Formats: sequence, C-alpha cells, structure tokens
Amino acid sequence: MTRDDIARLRRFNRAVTAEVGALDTSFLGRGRPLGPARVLNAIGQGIAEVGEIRAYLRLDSGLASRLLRGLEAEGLIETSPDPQDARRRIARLTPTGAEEVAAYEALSDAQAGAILARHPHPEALLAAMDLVASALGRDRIALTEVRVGDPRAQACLNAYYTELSQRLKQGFDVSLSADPEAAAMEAPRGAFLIAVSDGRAIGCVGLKGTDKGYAEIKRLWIDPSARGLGLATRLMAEIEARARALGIARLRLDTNSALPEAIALYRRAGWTEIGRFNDDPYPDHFFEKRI
Amino acid sequence: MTRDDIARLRRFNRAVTAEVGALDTSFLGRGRPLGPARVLNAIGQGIAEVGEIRAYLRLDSGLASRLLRGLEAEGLIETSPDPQDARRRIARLTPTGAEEVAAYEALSDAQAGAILARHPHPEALLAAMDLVASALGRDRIALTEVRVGDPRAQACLNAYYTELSQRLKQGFDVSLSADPEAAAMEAPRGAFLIAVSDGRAIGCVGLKGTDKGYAEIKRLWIDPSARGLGLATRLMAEIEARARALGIARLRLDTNSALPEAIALYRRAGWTEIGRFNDDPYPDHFFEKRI
DNA sequence: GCCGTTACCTGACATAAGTCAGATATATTA
DNA sequence: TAATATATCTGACTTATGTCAGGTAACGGC
Repeated sequence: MTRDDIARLRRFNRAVTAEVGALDTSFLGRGRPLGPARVLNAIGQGIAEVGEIRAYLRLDSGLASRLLRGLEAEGLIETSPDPQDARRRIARLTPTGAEEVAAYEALSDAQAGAILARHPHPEALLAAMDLVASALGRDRIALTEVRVGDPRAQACLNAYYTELSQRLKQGFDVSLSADPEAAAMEAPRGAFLIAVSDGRAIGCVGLKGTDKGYAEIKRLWIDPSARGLGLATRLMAEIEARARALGIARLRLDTNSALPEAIALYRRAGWTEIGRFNDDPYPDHFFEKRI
Repeated sequence: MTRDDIARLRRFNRAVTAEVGALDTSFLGRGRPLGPARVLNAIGQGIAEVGEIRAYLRLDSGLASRLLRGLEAEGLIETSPDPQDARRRIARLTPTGAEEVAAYEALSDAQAGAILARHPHPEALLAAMDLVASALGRDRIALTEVRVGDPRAQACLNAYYTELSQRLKQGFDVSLSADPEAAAMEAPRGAFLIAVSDGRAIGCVGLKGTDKGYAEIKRLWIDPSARGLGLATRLMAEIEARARALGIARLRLDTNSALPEAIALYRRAGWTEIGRFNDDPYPDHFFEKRI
C-alpha cells in the first residue's frame, strides 16, 4: 500500500463527504431535519422494531424515542406494542406517512437518476459503486432466509445461471440440471438463504432436502462486487447451522472445475471430495461433509 | 435507466452515508467537533483565504468566522490581513497547528490503510473509488497552472507516457519524441495546466512555445476514471485562453490514430487537419487552429 | 410470585450547527 | 473625494443533535 493509494482513498472520502449532503438532499427536500427523515425512511424500508431502528441508524435510545414521538405527533407513524413481547414497540406508517415516504423515494430516485444520466458510462459507475458499497458495508451484510420464489432470491439465481453459462465451457441450461426444486429448498426439508446489503441481495445459497439420506448444498453465489469479503464462508456456515437445526447429519454438493474458488472454499471448510453421486451433466467435482 | 440501477445507486448512498461517520472518525479522533476539525484540515491543505475556506466547506460567513476564532484561541492558527487586499484575511497554521494537522493525517491514513488492507483486491477498490470520486466531484475539478517540474504534473505525464506505450502499436519512448521541453511549456513562452480534484491531479495539457510562428498543444491526458466528463474540453478551452493571453495566434498539435477520442475532440473543437509539420516518429495526424 | 434483566420512555442538560441583521474596515469607481 | 461594493466579524438568536440518569412496564428463570 503506497502513499498514493492512500491519497486516492482519501480523495474518495472527501468527494463523497462533500457530496453526501447533495446525495441526501432528498432527506432535506421536504422541510424536515435529517434525524426524523432518516427514521421515517427506515420505517418505510420495513424496519419496524424500535430497537432495530436504533441499531440501523446508530441512535441513542433517548433520541430515537423522541424522534419517534415527533413523527407520531405529525401523524406519519403509529406505534404499538409487539404482540410477541410487549416490551418492544413496532412502528408502522400511517397512510399520510406512506405518502411522505413515497415523496422521499421519488426525490431520491430523481437524484440518483440525475447522477447516472450525466455520466458517460452509467454501467461502469454502478459497478464501481457496488464494489465500494460492498467493501464499506461488509459489516452490515445480513443473512436472511427467504422462499426460493422471493424476487430477491430469483435475482440471485438468475445472476448465478448467467455466470455459469459464461464460465462453463459447455454453457449452462438450468433445465438440464437436476433442478427446478423450489419445494425441496424450503422448510421443513430445506432452506434458502440470501445475503442482503442495504436491501440489495448480493449472495445466496440453498439447502435441498432429499430422501437419500443426505441433503445437498446448491446455488452458492456471491455478487462479483462482494467477492473476497468472506461472505461465501458466512453463508456456508449459516446454511450448515440450518441443516443441523433440521436434523440433517450429512451434506453433499457438486461443483465444476471451472469454479476453482468454490472448490478451494469447500476444501478449507472441511469438505471431503467423494466420487460422483448423481448424473447431472455439469458437475465434475463432488464433496461430502458430516455435520 | 432501470429501477434496479437506481436501487444500486441508492444502496451506494446508504452504504457511504452509514460509513461516512466512520470514514471521518479521524475528524473525531482528537476531541474536537467536526466543524473546527474540517476548517483546520482545510487550512492544512493550503486553503488559506477565509473566503476560500468558506466556499470549500460551504460554511456561513458567521459560522466560519467563529470557527476560525476558536482555532486561533486554541493556538492552532494565526490570521493576518492579505497584503494584496486588506479586507481579506489569510489563515496559517502555527507549529502546534501543523502538528495537529499531521496527527489528523496520520489517523486518516491509518484508516484508509485499514479499509484497503481488509479488501481482497485493493487496486480494484481504488479504481472504483477513483471513478466514483470523479463522477461525484466533477463540479469541483479545478484547473491550475503549474511548472512542468511540479510532482503533480510529473505524475500526469508518467501516466500519459505509460498509456501511450500501451496504446501505440509501436510502443512509446519519450526520449524519441521531440521532448524534454520543460522550459518551452512555462511562462512566458508556454504554459502547463493540470486538473485537480481534491488534491489529486487527474488531467493535464501543455502549451509549448516555439519560434516557428505557432505554439503547440502537447500532452493532453485525462485519468481513465474521469473520462467522458468533459474535462478534456475544459482543459483545451483554458489552454487556448492562456495562449491568447500570451499573444499566440496560431496553434498546432499532433496525435496518433490510436487515440480516436482525442482526434474526435479536436475536430469538435474547431481544429483543422493539416499535413505533417514535424518528423516526430509517433504522430500520424496533425491539426491547426487559429485563435 | 420474586428478582434480575430488558426495552423503551422521559426529563434535564450540554454542545454543535446554522441563521440573520447589522458593524467595521478596506477597496473600487465615478 | 464621495458613494458604493466587498470581505470579514460580532452578537443574538434558533434549531438540531447527543448524553445521562433515572422511571415504567414487561419478560424469563427460579
């Protein structure tokens, strides 16, 4: 790491710091200070529990409470105790609040659009932003279980299929693989996890129950912008934990030698290479792990 | 521009907003609020006039004034009237202030280093950051005249030579070109301009005086991260203005067909293609413009 | 049911940041 | 030289943000 590298990073910091006001003028465009606006938008994003809001925005409990009271007084949100645990409170948008959030969204979209529109290579700019966002936000990447039909899961799977078709010599056609298996990747037989960074799914992995005495790990994929951050390891650890919770004792997976980083990961994570256990046309490496 | 593009940009915004506090903890690491810390560092960067500081940090005049008084009271800066215009005031670091700035720099470097160190591909991350910083900071790119020997000018020239050696079929060796000509690119015969974005030089152009009845434009280069933002056009317009101010009426330049974007720019900017006017081995296109 | 813990709230502050209307001194122009 | 413009400063605010020490109600394990 040279002095020049550091200068480059610091130039980025300054550019972003200088523009952050501008980036967030949507928060300031509606006559409301930043604090309440951020809370309102967090609620609009579906963050409901007061504690979650606090953690997400890193607010002091007193401050959070006051901001919520303010929004309530404006008629933008309502709060009620959590039925599961009445110590917690859940915040919800009122219709007025939903309109207000929509107005913020529209401002923010317009702004994002303006930045993209004036750039000569929007795709390159977006790819760069993805990379930076993943690098900076790595601590805030959350793993969530979803159904395979969830649009975020589908987005990951489509990206995964596209990548396979580019990287495998013979291409890839999902219908030839032992697949569409949504039901087998849902509770109680299996699971499907996605990694979510600020609302965007940037990785996935599936656990597919079978009746052959083992379950399979399928569809491990990480967005290119987030590779090398240890996310695959986190997803694997979490899906193993889910498998254990479902009473599964033996896991198998198959992969292709065109994906050497995946093979290296499995070896590091304690998987043992075994012989072919299916007749799927694509894989040429097979692994097993007892858990 | 799709909804997904906008979602990507907004994820970037959120990631950066969330981290900006962290990115700037160096500003908070020395028991001083953000306002004074930013002013102190601006002065440390060489921004001396009160008005410039105000513009750079977008501060109200009253607030700026108060922050300056605070730093003065701490013994970190001194101010004195500008000898050219006694209405203006110039701020300067005291030795204590310089130490303090150095401490901020060290914190900031350490932090930048930590971000880079934990990333698997620091060069890719830096390239992405450059691209984003140029896209966001395009309005803050300043053109400055420097001597060719200035390290920022040298950095640009080295990048330019490296790029030429990659793009020209026959490679490029600066010593074969009609060059080292520093003196001819300095006042009163010529000029050398760099484009500076937050302290980093990201583009250059030279005006080389000759005694052949014309001056030459040389060494037009833009950092890859800043291409397409209209910076080359700005640099050309500014160097032409300098030429005019030096009483030069006719400009010439040469270029190579491996640089089609440059050729297109010259055509757009009103240059006329002419026949070869030197025996430099690299160029194969020659242009002239009366100004 | 008791007790320690948790989640959230309230009140009382303290500090930071931003605004605005003059005041002062200097420069510029007619 | 008078009138006007400019650069900065000061004082008197308002608002926003952050902090801390309790207070209340609900939960969970015994």
